[in-house]
Amino acid sequence: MAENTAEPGAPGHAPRRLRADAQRNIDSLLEAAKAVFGTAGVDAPVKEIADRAGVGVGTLYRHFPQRSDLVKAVFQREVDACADEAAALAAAHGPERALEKWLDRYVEFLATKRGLAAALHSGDPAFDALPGYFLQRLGPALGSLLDAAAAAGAIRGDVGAEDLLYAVSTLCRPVSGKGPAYSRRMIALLVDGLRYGAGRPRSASA
Amino acid sequence: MAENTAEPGAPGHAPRRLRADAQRNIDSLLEAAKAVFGTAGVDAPVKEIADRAGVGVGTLYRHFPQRSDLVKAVFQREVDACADEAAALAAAHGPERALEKWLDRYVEFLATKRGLAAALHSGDPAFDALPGYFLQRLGPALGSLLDAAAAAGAIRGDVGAEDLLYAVSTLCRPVSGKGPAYSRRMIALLVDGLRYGAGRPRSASA
DNA sequence: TTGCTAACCGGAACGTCATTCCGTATAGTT
DNA sequence: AACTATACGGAATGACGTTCCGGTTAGCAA
Repeated sequence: MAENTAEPGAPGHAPRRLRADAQRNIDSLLEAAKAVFGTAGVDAPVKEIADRAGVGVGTLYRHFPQRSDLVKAVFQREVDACADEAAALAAAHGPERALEKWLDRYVEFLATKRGLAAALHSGDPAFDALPGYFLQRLGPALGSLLDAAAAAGAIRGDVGAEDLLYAVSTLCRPVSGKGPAYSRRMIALLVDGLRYGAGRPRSASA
Repeated sequence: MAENTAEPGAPGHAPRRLRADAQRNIDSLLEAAKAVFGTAGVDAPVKEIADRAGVGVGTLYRHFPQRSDLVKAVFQREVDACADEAAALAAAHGPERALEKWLDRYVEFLATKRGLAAALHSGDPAFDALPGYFLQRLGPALGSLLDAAAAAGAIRGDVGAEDLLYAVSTLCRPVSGKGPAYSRRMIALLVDGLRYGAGRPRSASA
């Protein structure tokens, strides 16, 4: 197995500084992969991704030795982007509006990764760590928004971030017949539910 | 598209009577496919299935023009087997014991199709009809067992078959860390819950 | 600026697999 | 026993994932 390959998705210290063109290609590949996965699903030909990124397949495989590495990297990158947006939204809007907007963003994220979801639950051990990453990254992001909104008295304080993440993702899974409009309606309902007990910071009433 | 091909899995009138060797091969293929899917997953090479069935790949493709046709057929055959067992168990045991045994059987079915589940939710339109088939076949099967047990006063009467099917399948989905023992414990709990209100045929109490 | 070299690049080459095609064999019938 | 619609097997085809290697270049030192 390749050990010294840059591990994208876990931003931090690189083993050795990456050459500029290599970094550029990695970025192109991730962007291309995101687009192709969204259009043609996670099973799209690797060649297509390489072509779209403007590199050869050799380059692709240098950076992502296995197909699953690319999938993982794209997933993590999108999780990161979604999580990071929480702070940005919190800075740009009031607590309630920020929460609303972030949930929209989260729904969009879920829609994008529709294809990925199947891969995640396919039992391939390569993806075992991803659900954990998902929660670890998105949980605190949503948690801080919830806390802020609760502190501002806009929503109740007794709903956990992970529960809400899970509930929304469940509601976004399209059942036969229901379209995305259904999902949006149900999620709006959920958010109104949050508002219902606004001001009561702790203790769930019966 | 092939129109006149025999459509396995929907037992009924055949367009024209199948030649005996053909029927034999179809059976061998389904049995082989079940075994291989269970061992190596739904993505196992088609050749492996053909070999195990003792036929050439040409024969396999004659009867199942697409890979997904084979997957569908195996799935439906297992659903049928599971559903049919309900009547047999009802005839051989008392209502309560029959229900218990059938739920065991259902759990076993769920375990077998672990690999299939991923395929089902992969978004491939070839599998769109399967969840419906699942409910349509298993719903009434479990429903009759529930009715009989409720009528005998062994369990409460206010739990729907589809709800129970769904709940059990959810509990069988292994979360990280929990083993199958966890599933069995939770399902036992569920069944005890059924017993709890035994004798009260209608109306859910608060 | 020039020269050097480790790191990187592209795409041909290889192996695996799903799917198709067609000459041969045979079940069922007359 | 002969006939023919039907079915069989496996070679051939084409698409992909993955590996390999000769040529290129970024980054650094003199």
